[in-house]
Amino acid sequence: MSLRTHYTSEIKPEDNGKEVIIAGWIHRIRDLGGVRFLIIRDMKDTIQVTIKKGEVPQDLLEITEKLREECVVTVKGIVKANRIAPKGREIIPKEIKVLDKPVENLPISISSKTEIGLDTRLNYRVLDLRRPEVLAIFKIQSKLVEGMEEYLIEQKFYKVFTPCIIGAASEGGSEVFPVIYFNRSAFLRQDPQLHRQLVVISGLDRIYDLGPSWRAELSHTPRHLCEHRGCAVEMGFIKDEYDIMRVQENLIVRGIMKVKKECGEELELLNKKLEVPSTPFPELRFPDVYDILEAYGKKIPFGEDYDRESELILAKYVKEKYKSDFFFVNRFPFKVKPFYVMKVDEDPQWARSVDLIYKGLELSSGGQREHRYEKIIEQIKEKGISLLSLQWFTDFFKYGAPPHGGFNIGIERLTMQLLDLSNIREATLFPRTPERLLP
RNA sequence: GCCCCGAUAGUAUAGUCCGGCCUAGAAUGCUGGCCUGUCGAGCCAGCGACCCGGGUUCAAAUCCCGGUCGGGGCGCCA
Repeated sequence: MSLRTHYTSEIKPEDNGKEVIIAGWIHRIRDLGGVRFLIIRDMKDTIQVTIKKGEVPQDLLEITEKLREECVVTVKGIVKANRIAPKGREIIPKEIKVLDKPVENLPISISSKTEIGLDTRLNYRVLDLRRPEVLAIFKIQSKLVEGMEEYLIEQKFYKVFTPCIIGAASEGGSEVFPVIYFNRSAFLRQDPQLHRQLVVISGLDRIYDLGPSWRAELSHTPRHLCEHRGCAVEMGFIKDEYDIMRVQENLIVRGIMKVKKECGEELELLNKKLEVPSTPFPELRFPDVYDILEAYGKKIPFGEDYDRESELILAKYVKEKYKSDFFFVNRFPFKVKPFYVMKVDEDPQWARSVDLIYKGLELSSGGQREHRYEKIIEQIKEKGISLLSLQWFTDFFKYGAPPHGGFNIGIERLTMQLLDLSNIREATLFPRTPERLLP
């Protein structure tokens, strides 16, 4: 049994005369002397409560005299359709209960339009989230992921949970966070990658995992977090990496469609118009990438990885040529990718390794994995990694593994790019960065 | 990890280059008052700040050094 009968968004002018109870925070008070307007905010929207001297019980005038912004209240009253009220309706109160009130002034204003720096906002994140335009980001993020999950479920993927604490650093490359595991050392995963592969070769060959990953990198950029979440998909019995690219682009499309369909008000609040991207997404391939970059005056040595600037150049190229914000980059040089990627058998300098770029930012990486035991061992040796350290993983490939592949889409990055947020921390409820561990 | 930039009321800022005219300014917020249709309400009055440590100087918000924190770029990557 809830304290409220309606969320504010559910009250329409057609409800004229109906008795309702709303519950929420005092968003704003406009006191004109003889008439006092309380704007009440809940999770969904706001509504105006109008208190006119002489038209409401005397005790309401006294109660509302003492109210401040961000008091938590319930209001029981009659809905009145009124053209001059916001959204054509207001509540004439019969009873107002104060459930709680702030014990001190708020450090940041919820209702005022004064701009607040991101760092300050994150220091007071809980209050920051009370601002409807901030909350809108996370409502959208929720629907985005929901749309993606709907697609995966339709496509017969199972949702699985893989471990966050791992006994051995998985990929090399980026730094891992050590954790104390009783009397042993362990790590937080950088990626659910290897365990996902193990699930697929176990026989559960269409899975996804929504969960966190950690990177112990001192990254000071608007697009890196020490803790981020991914939608990680892995599937078996694929023909080649193109099978996973098709899943990936449909996944993105379905996420965006869901947001477009269900988050009209939130998008409006953020002043965003979404276009559902058309599929298939354009694909660029190594080594053609080198030529494209060179045409834009960027020389990358043949066989080497491209850099951040190149990423932006390629995005510009794709936007001009294909009018797309999304594109895949395929066939990366094997030397810049981890041991588990599958080489192109006929031309083993290149790998069936695929990044997805969205508005110039890497959203995911993935591709086809090497499933043949001897090849995996060969590739581990080629990378100079100790076979022993990966034996826990490689041994399972001795017993029959199907061709498989997958990818991991960064949820915060997708949200950030979708909404053109200037910092990934905006797309994270409680971001973890090298300096920030609280709240 | 490397490079560049910054830190002034609760918030967001002006002032810093060229030290003194700063008793630090306007906004917003908060407190009090006026106001019967506001919708970033309006009007009047008040409250409130130079990141920390050291140095230079007759004099430091302002110049120098160190620290902390923040912003950005690179690397790493989701």
